[in-house]
Amino acid sequence: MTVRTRFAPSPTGYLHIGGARTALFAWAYARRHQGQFILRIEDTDVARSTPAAVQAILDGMQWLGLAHDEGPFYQMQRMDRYRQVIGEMLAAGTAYHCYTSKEELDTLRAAQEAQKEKPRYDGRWRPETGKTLPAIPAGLRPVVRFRNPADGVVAWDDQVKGRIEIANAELDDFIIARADGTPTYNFCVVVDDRDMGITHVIRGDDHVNNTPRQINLLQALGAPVPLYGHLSMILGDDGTKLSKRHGAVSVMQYDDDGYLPEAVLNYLARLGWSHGDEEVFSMAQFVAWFDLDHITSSAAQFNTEKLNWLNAHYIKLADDARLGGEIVRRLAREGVLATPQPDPELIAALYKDRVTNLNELADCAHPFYVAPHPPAEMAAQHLTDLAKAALADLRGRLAGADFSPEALSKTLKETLAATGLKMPQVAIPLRVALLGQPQSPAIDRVLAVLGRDEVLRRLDQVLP
RNA sequence: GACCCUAUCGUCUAGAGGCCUAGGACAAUACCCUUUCACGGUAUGAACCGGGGUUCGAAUCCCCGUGGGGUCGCCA
Repeated sequence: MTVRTRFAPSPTGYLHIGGARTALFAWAYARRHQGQFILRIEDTDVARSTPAAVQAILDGMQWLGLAHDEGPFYQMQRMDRYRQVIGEMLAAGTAYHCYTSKEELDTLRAAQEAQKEKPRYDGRWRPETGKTLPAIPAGLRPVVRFRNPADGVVAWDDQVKGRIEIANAELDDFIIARADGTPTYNFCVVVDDRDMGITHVIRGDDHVNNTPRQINLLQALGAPVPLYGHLSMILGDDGTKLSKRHGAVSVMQYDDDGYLPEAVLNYLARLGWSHGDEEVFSMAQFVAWFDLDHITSSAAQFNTEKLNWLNAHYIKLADDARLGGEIVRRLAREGVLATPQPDPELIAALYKDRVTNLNELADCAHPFYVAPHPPAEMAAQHLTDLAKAALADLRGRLAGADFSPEALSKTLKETLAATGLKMPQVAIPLRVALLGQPQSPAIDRVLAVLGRDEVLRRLDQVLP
């Protein structure tokens, strides 16, 4: 049997980090077993679904590199199929019309809550042998309810949580089609999972309570029941439920914030899943290792610091050309034009093992393209008369010097010898003069990347 | 409130009854490296929620309690 998994987001917002992990696991499971990964857009909530959200989900999946084998399928385009199945169920007696109005339902719910009971539909329109149904009210369009089994238990071996059993008595006859005829979530999922031949449903924890209903529905339809695996949720950095407050909840926000997709992927893979002590691995390795047995069943707290560490790691590994491109893109976003001179690739090489994210990398590159003005306080502290004298000496030597880092290093030492200063006494003022900051990578490499013309120009700015 | 899930360092986790004096990683701290700041290297501190069982033996199995989470829609 070929494994077929699916990711089925509803396009009511962006692809958030929890959804991304669900997608990653479902994708990896299919890949691991040479199966298919299907993307399905659950857009039956017409009021809240938007094309922009669909696009955001597609963009997020693409950025992460989670390619689907089939789809995307849109539930709104499958209405005829849903209506057909509803008709079949009505005919078979596994579903029935219910004329209870929303107002009546509200009253019922309120009464049950007052009694401290679990609110649920009381089955007043459920056909039963020997039972007389109420008179059909005029001018009211009925909803269609599923005739849930009255007793027994629904059980399944959850692939991550183990065996779960729910008494049918806990379940009520839920609505599968609204008064306007449109089908509801639990129904669409079941029809789709059946029609699409889904073998493993890997989804969020919040669907555990839907599972028994869906299993009952599947059985009423005479369809095979797939295997279910429910992933526990991801909590925010502060241990509370993930929400807008936490900043980067959208996957694409991580791109904006300077994260590499491979870092996010590696981080997400380790959030709730493990392979012994392995921490850093490629997606190929992840796919080869991935299994449902090693998924944690308790909620995990998101840890930005660990993500940052992974991001720094992957930036060190990334090639300079790619990083150079990121510098150009991010600088442009701030309205700064990265000219071909100095080559962004060289700047990337200079800073890649010092930064945590791509925005920092771009910040580092910034002063190479826009001559900085050191703040007065910094200038006063570092550009002393003594320092300026040394810089003047250096400027004289640099004018005719070879600009390879090796030669530059020698030139620097000549200035040291001539002025009797130590390296930091010259290098730090030089950094301030050139980059507007007292720290930088090895100064000879910085000089080499900036180039003679720019170095001389900037020195002249601070020298009298 | 009812139902369901869950509980190992601050965080992510390893752990399938003896391999556990509980391992790894992030973070923290210290030291080393250094042309500044980083990077890197080395080292250190840091946990089995509580109580009962089962067993020769429990982080691991069972029960109760407590904490955390999810769900109870004509949302998905």
